[in-house]
Amino acid sequence: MNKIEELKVRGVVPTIQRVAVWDFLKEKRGHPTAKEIYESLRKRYPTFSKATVYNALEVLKEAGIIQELVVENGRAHYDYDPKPHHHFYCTRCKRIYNVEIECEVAKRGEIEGHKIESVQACFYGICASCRRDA
Amino acid sequence: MNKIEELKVRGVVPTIQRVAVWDFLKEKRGHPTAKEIYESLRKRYPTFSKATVYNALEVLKEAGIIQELVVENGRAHYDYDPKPHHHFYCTRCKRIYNVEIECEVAKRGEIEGHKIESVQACFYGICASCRRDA
DNA sequence: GTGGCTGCAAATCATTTGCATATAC
DNA sequence: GTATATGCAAATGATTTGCAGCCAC
Repeated sequence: MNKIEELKVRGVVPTIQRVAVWDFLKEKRGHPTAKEIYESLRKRYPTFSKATVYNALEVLKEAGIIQELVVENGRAHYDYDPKPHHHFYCTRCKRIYNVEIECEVAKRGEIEGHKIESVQACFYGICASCRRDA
Repeated sequence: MNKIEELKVRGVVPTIQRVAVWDFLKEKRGHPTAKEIYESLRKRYPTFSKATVYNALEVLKEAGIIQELVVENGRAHYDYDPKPHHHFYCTRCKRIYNVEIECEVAKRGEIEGHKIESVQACFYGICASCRRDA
């Protein structure tokens, strides 16, 4: 199933812009912000608007196709992979990495009486690449 | 040691405003945003300014007296307790709870070659109180 | 045709900044 | 007395909104 079909199946009208945003996240798996997505796509498609980027991100997120990350205050980052997983944010180079760990607590589905629907953990520090450069 | 002394010891000039922000976080341990702090303090002290709230939060955070939380995109929340711990964010009532769990990965100090300096995990779902009301 | 999208500009919200005045010690 | 902080207003940055025109079915 290609992207167009996949969007239709999930109830998302597959406009060129939405596919472009999704493709961009796939190509560039660096967890970009809306601004970065906008600026890159704007180069390729000069009429691409900021509002459309936000609209596409919102729609794709609501359809469970991508996810929004909460890793730094002030701006949202987006992730091509909608499955729950965790992240490492390098405070030096600002890059965000996926990390492969399991959260045992989340699997239980409950904590201190609260029903858990999702988790996001973010580790902060200096990434392997910056440690080598230091 | 009272708050004034404690701030001095930590190298923070203990202005009325900074003590008031710290006291407010202590009283109202609901992890408020800068706006909530500003609006409450403004009622008590009509000349309290927004910039001063941000300044106080920044200074207290840098001194390791409070911590800033990253739990939802768009606004920062503040926590009276500066020690690392995790949170539960209720998507219905928007309240934030502390949760008492340990992160084994963070204790190792490293993940996939990246050096960990801190972690913030946030669970999202429906809190115990909202579940009872439902 | 018509409803749903896009693109643009203006609006809104959180946070930051510049600067004159006030305060801490 | 001097360095530092406050208060106000204006600036900045991210995101949202309103709306006319466009497109797909």
